[in-house]
Amino acid sequence: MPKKTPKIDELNVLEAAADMADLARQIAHHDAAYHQKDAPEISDAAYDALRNRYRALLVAFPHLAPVNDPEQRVGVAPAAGFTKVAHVVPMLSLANAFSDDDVAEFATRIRRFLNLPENETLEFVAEPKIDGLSCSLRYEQGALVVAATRGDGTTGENITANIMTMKDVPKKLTAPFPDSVEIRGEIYMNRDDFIKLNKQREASGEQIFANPRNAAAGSVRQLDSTITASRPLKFFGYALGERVTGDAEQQALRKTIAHWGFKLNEPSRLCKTVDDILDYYHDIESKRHALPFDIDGVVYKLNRFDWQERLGFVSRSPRWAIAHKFAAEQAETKLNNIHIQVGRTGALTPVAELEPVTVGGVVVSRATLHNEDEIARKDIRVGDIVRIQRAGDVIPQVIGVDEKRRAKNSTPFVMPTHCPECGSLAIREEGMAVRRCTGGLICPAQAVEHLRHFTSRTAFNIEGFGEQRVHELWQDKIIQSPADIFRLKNHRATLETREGWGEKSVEKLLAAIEARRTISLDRFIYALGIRQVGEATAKLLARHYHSLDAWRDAMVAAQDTESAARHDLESIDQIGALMARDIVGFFAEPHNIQVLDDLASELTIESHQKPDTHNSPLAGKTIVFTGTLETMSRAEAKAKAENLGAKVAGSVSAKTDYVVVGADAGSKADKARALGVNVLDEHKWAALLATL
DNA sequence: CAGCCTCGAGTTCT
DNA sequence: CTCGAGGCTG
Repeated sequence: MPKKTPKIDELNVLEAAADMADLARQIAHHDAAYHQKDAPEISDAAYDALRNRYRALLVAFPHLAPVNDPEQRVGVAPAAGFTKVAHVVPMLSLANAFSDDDVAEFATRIRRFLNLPENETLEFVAEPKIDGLSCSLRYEQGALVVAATRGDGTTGENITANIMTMKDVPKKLTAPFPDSVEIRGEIYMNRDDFIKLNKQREASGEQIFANPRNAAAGSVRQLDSTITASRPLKFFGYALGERVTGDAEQQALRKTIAHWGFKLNEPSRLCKTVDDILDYYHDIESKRHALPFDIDGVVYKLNRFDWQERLGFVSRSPRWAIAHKFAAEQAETKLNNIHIQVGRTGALTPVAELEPVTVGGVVVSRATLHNEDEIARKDIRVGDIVRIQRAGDVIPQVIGVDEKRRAKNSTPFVMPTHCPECGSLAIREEGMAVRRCTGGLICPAQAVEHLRHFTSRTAFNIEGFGEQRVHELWQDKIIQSPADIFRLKNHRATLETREGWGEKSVEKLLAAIEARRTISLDRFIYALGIRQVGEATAKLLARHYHSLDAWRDAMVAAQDTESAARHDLESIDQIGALMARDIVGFFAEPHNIQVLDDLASELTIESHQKPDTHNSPLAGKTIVFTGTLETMSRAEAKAKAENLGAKVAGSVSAKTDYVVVGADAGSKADKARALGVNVLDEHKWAALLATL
């Protein structure tokens, strides 16, 4: 709670952002106390004061509205679905180790990175890795205010109402506790409870859950929290969202978390050597089935926090922790056939058709074989008995073949040289792993997959346009090119008479199509399905060219390899010569330009919004990033800064306004300090962005 | 030029 | 989730 309230016009941007985020959190907390628990903690007048100050700040700094903007929230409990929660610090995943060697290497890497002498002991806290779902719990003044799922790591779902029903989750922490703390942990279900639950469901004719993990996940995502309350969910805490305690070690933090009122994941052990670690691993592995819950491995975390901080993160996972996985459950089955699938780009993908077999609680009947090299490497033949597992316990994978049980007359698999769908030649380019059909849109598979990509969730997101319908309409020549989708309303009468299509479903489909007649430029570019242009690249192009016309003109001009337009395209960060070739190549085909113009005549394509830099704190400023950023990639940081109207430069000079310093920053940070340039650490930078 | 990181494109099953 | 490929960094 703010001790004193500074005048709004005296606040700088960072202070205002922090103030607003804080107020939003407090308001959310009191909303919950009032509406959900019928136990208001402050007077109405005090509550109104919070809201008034928040509104005043919002007027002064509209661009700083936090994600959980109370002014945007209608009521407390969402009517349908869950609201989103942005994680202040992303919830990352762990790197995996599959062998003893991987673990030894993990320890060596840490030693090398920290430059430790041989005789220095590395302590690790080892814990079982329970197969559940991770969850973040935010406590303000010791009271639980928000619970969120991991989601994609950056944004999760608000499941507070459901979590409030769980016995293992304290609603109040046992003092002493920090003003604000985020505890992260795992929600799971014991095996016995899972079996009992399934028996009940079976008796009442409900669908049974495949495994405890699914049962826990399904229970947490209930819209009616009385259902969640009836499920035997458990929770243990294992980490904090950010460091707020004085604990210097993981082991001590475990004690603190337990003191606050949480259960811990046990059995754990403090290990001092790699041999200790492996000993623990093998011990747990042998006890695995005696534990009350399912685990898929164990986790090792470096004990000392100061070393954790120095190590930081690579990509999306910490360098100071690793998950040592148990061997995935495997099964043997017969490979009945190898089917060739043709994708949207013409890629021929061999897929194994398997005699159905249960692996890890799921019946598997197909598995990708990736490409012909992969098949040759493993010498996989039709009729073989193959061993399969589910990679990361999800995607089925053929590990190998039992050659002793192979039929004498079996022959190696030969990849077809022609497309199985259209008969066109299928070519493997020099140095490439995939073979592609050259039929283009003549190939029915490519044509249909192309349209499917166009309507997919991440492109035009037209609901009710699945593979079946797209294929049907394409085959009957009602839809041949993407623009035909938007002329489908002219076929209403014909559609309604089709088998399997009622008046209602046609109505729904047409409405879904109309809802997408207006689309953002980046989605539009992505939907075109240009080779190598995915969501990220489409965004880059939209941001660079702003409007469809500007982009179209530039690409037409870029047909000449030496043109300025071509150089302009290649000057975009992340776009090199090869990608430029594919993008410009798309426009070399008159048919593609026709399709594009035809679409443009049916649609409203929103130009890329030049960021409203009018109010932005970073407008016209020059920013330099240095060191390893942990919460976002460099490209992401750059994009965000540019969206706020900033210029991102590569080196520090007197003209630089801000330097954002990540881990292991070198000379740039020193130079910035020497020049007296504003230096922001990553935390401040992220806190600012989190509120925008 | 190697080693990285990120992106795209493919995939399974509920 | 995994693989391969393209682009950037040092």
